[in-house]
Amino acid sequence: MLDINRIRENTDEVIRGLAKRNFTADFSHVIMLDDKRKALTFESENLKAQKNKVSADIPMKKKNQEDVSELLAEMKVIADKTKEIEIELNNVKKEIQEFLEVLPNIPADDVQQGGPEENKVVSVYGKKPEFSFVPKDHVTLCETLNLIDYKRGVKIGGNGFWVYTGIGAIVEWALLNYFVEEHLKDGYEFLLPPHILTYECGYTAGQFPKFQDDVFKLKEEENKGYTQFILPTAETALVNYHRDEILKEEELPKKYFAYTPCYRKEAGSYRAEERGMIRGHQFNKIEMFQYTTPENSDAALDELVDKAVRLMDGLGLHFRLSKLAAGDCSHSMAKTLDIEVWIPSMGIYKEVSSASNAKDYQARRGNIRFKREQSGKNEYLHTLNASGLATSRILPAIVEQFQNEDGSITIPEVLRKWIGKDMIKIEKK
RNA sequence: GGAGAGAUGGUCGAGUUGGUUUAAGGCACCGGUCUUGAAAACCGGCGUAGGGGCGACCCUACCCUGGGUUCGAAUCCCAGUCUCUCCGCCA
Repeated sequence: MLDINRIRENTDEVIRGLAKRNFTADFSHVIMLDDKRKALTFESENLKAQKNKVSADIPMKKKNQEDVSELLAEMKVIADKTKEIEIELNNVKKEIQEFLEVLPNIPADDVQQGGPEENKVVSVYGKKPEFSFVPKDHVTLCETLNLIDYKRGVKIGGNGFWVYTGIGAIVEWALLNYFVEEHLKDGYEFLLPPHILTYECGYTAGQFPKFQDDVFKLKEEENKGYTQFILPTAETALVNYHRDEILKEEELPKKYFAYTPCYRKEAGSYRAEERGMIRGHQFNKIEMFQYTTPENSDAALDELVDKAVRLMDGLGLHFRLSKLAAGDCSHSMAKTLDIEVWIPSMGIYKEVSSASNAKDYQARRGNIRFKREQSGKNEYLHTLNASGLATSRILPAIVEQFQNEDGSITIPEVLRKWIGKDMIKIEKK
């Protein structure tokens, strides 16, 4: 949510910012509405003040046996007039709200204008694997090594689902263990949140009302407009953890991480080359999250990116770090960096982590503040999130990048203590 | 799922036969006096949001949420949410 006062006072700056994500906005109408809101508020409050004054006189006059019928009539007129103005005022407020709540965040100053084609690779890690044989794709490898059962996944869950089997499940779980261990080392608090969330959670995160169709809605009761949904990312749960709270400045930054599967409709985004585990309706992810003061959020984003990079580096994979252009950042985010892993069979890099600074955008929607010690004032804090990491694309990357000529897979060193072996080989039957 | 009780400012808690309570009071917290220092005592301050005024200030709203009755609602009515106790069911 953008601040109406920021829009009023720095209109051109806001317009220029949104233009970077190819979003054109005309604020003249909403500013006019806000003027109207102020005028109506003033009028309504004056009437209420008058009402309160007369209302205090009535019991006194009654006590003195005076006639109050004239006052009652006067009050009736004031009450009717107030009601009229209140209705108009509520309509104006609603219209302002509806306009503001669908505006995207303003990109940070150092974020490039344009769409995905303007994304910039910041750095590249590891060496692109070269094979002296014809490498297989992860679908083939996972099937021959019995890591994943695609057929039965579709049978029991429908299109877009798979089943981790045997050693495949163990590797997937080892990745999660590795990430959990690293986050604990860095002093992040581990949370396991509900997977079913209320509408308010989606609103605060910025998914609702505009992007409702991306999630699986669970319950939609008639005439209530109230929906529970299955979370598309743990971020949605974590940003709501402190919703409607005022934190102490000294307890910031708050650093959390959570493990949840992520459930997404991915309606219409299926592409033929994305078979296997590149895009499903459910994938595992560990999410990092921070609540910080505004002045510390840039540094916090650097920290999150660095953590994600270190996790990838620890696995020994070839990947790159990209800075997204304004138009490719999601709705709620001011700045985003993606970590993309090399998938040899596809010849492209696919996102395994997205690290973003939402600044005060989500905090405004969720009314999340902190008390500034020096001034005693409440201010909106900044929220940041980063995957750390999404495992379901890492497993295919490991399988493809670390495959050997005989069809076996070399297991990354850091995972071996959970898997109990250093190679995955074809089982003789 | 059934029955009952409840929800008031950071916390505890009064007010709930509608109007002289402008939400009392205690605690916590902050500042001051006193003290070598501390404690105690005393004095003062102490919520959030919106609006008006150059300003000292002033006004409005908020007693779980949303409606309603009334000239007037923390208080009455309706709907909902949540919490607690008991019963049932159940990892």
